[in-house]
Amino acid sequence: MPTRTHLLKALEEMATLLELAGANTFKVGAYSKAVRILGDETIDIGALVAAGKLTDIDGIGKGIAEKVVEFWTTGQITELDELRGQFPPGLVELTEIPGFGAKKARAVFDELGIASVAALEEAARDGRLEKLKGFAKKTAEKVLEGIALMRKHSGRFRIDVAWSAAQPILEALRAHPAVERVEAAGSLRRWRETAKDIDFVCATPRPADVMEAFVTMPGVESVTGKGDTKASVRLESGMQADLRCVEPSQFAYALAHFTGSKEHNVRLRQRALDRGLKLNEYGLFPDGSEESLPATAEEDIHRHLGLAFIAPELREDMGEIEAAEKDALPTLLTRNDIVGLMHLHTPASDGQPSLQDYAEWAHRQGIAWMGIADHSQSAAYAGGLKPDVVRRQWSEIDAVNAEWGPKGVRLLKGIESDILVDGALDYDDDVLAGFDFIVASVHSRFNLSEDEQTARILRAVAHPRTTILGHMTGRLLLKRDGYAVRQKEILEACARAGTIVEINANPHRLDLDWRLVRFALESGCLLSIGPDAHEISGLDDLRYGLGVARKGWATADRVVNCWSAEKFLEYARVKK
DNA sequence: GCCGTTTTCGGCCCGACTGTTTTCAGTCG
Repeated sequence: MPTRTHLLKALEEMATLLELAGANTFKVGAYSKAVRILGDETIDIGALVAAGKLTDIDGIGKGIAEKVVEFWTTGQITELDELRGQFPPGLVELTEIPGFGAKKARAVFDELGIASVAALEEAARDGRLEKLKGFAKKTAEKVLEGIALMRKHSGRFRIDVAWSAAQPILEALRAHPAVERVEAAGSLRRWRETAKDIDFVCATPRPADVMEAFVTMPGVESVTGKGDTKASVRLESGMQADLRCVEPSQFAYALAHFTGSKEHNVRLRQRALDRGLKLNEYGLFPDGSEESLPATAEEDIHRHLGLAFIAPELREDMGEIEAAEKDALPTLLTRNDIVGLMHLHTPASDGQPSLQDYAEWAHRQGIAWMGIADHSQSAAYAGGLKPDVVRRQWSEIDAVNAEWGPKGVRLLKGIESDILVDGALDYDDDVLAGFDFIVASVHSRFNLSEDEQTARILRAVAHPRTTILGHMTGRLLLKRDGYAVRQKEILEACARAGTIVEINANPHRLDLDWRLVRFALESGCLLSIGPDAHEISGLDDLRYGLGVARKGWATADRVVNCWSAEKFLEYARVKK
């Protein structure tokens, strides 16, 4: 049974093999673009194949549609098999070495018969590589470095890891006397769930000074590139960081450019061309003019192009440009809209902070309500609460509320109930009835079939006492794929049942995926941002959940963290 | 390979840096 993942892999391999075969770069690009387009989980490939409507998707034409149909019905693509016949399988792997692309892979294959990373490594060591035309000693060294790097790191980092690396660099650059402005750009600023590298954009009249400071900063392991305005370093953490310096008057353009995404930029530049303008990282230039239209902020750039301001999180070429054109972008929720947090663990199960700790934190942060949700009784590994412990915790919450209520902080009595293998919740009805709210989550039996897992979760979200569906897929970013479930079907069921869908804000999870947040909203779901906190510091993960919500076009009215405690409690109560 | 109120052919976003070259190709973002 073909899956989306398998299809994308096949198309990606097509792109690489076509490149190796020397195909037109735009043809290669068309396949890469198709991979990106079809990676959108809200596109129902099976349905479009059945209806013969794949070409309705912008960017999918007759040629690629045929390949998709063939793969979906037979599990293979004839042309892909033919291409595979032309090159040994190891050649594709060579193109994954940083700095080593299809052209070089083809050259070493044609000239030296090399078709594996191991063989390439050997040739780089024994001097054969540097004898090739267009190659030399430096290239051989780069190859060895690239191979070592590829082996050491999978190449992507979680967003929290990336931000932790970026923060001290940002602070150091901000403190530099020659720096007027500096921001982290790229996937960090767009709040993607992972990042390949860290991009900084800096406004300075003295780029050489700033770049020198950048490449000699603590934590820099090696300098991989340094020109007049751009420097790249490898950090000890293994991440690459790039700094680009521009004139202060160019800063907004550079920031927009390096924030991306690449696909969003392509669309903006095309839009500029359509209007007789040329857009690059230095400015927006009327035909034949050397002088850019002025922009002190990105808002100005968007306005010059006839667009409403597009927040960085939305710049993925997923409809934001069309919406900005019609001034129909949503008013995204912000940190200031958030008055409540839920899905918090205490020492009663596997958390660190006490009820008192949570109340104090909320008071300090101006948060009005905190929803406690320890693990339920089946979660023995996490110290799940037996019914008598649940009742004791309720009394403790009453006591904390008596103290903190007058100061404007209220704790809610919740639970993170395991979804049992048959889809039932983890307590008898009389215990369930006593909770203010219930987060239902899967913590066991990840390997059920897609049908079984989906049915299990569908039953749980339909339960009248389930307030929130916790981390829908159980994925751990860069570590473990989510369990097999039909997410759209579950989201539609949540919308029907009025079950709120959690955006788990833990940066290891960020589950619901941002690409599905929009589908959830369009289906009519409400959302909650759950820090899933086990320590006080875990509450700061709110920022990542907020990023996911904003990336999914969420507005404050649809995210229950922005509701008063009374409104949230009433919603949970009526649902019962 | 995709696309089209100029177009069914001929375009397709743009620039920095590196390494190998005496003027440019490859890679990357």
